Amino acid sequence: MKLTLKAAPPFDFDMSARIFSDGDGRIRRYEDGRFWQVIRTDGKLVLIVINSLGSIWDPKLSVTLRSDKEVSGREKARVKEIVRWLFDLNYDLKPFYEHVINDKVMARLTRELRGLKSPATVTVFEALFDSIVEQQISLHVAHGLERNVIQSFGDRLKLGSEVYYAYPTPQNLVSATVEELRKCGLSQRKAEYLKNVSRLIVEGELDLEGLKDCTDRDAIINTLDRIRGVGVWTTELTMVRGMRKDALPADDLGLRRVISRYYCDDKRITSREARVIAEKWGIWKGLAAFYLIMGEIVGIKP
DNA sequence: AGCCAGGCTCTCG
DNA sequence: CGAGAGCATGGC
Repeated sequence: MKLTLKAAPPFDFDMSARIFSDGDGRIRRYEDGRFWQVIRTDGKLVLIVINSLGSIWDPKLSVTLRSDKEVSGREKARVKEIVRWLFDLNYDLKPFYEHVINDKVMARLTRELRGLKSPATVTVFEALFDSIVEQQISLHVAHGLERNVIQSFGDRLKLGSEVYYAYPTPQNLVSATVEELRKCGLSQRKAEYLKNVSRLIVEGELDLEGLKDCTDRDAIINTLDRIRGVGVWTTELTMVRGMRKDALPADDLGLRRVISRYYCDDKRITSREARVIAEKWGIWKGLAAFYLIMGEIVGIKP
């Protein structure tokens, strides 16, 4: 089954999906102009394969749906909604571009990366899961651990001889034991954090997904910060990646490095200095940070 | 070998 | 309170 989606221009799908170039093909990956991932619709697993049809100024996406069962019209509508959310198809980048016009670095990055939108996770839980696993250790190691957990506890979709994995849900992790999570390479602490937050959600004490629609920023921060294992860094990362709430994860080593690379001649900066620099990005701090990260990846020299 | 890597909690003084 | 130990794995 196939469907077509329009996006608000400018939008460069290939640039936006490029961040998933190093992803695991059984979980989520971008390669040769195609992005794919398994998503859930009413408990059913559907593999979506997306590629660009139009141009940056007339952007269209082709989405192919594959499942082991029949996909209903309602589920098809749900898939559309999810893809719109994943790549922020309705979002208009132009106000951001106009805002940073006097910031020489950002003006150049927005020109060279025109149409880049920041992908989000399908659920807030996925962003929180990733962020907790990524605490302290290198991304390389963290991604390996994430893969272990996803393949151990995420639901699998078999299509012919191919197998794909969806991110684990809170329900999936509640039924996992700490011991099993540790076998995936997680520390005792992180295994407890993940189980604990999953339990809170399943028991209805924490409405993580509901925070997406919450307009009270302080309420979001307070809710997240109260969770065991979640500090400022994890809160900000979860807000940016899982909810599209603007935040600057200024404690992040990698982000500080890339800010310094483009703004401070590569000398080490503190998180306070990072926040001062980000002030001029207004309500687009998280998006600007993503432009810096992508600028480095595609090799734009400072 | 030992230190560090997109942090956080817990325990001391 | 503030400082410091401890934690998982893999690369250098």
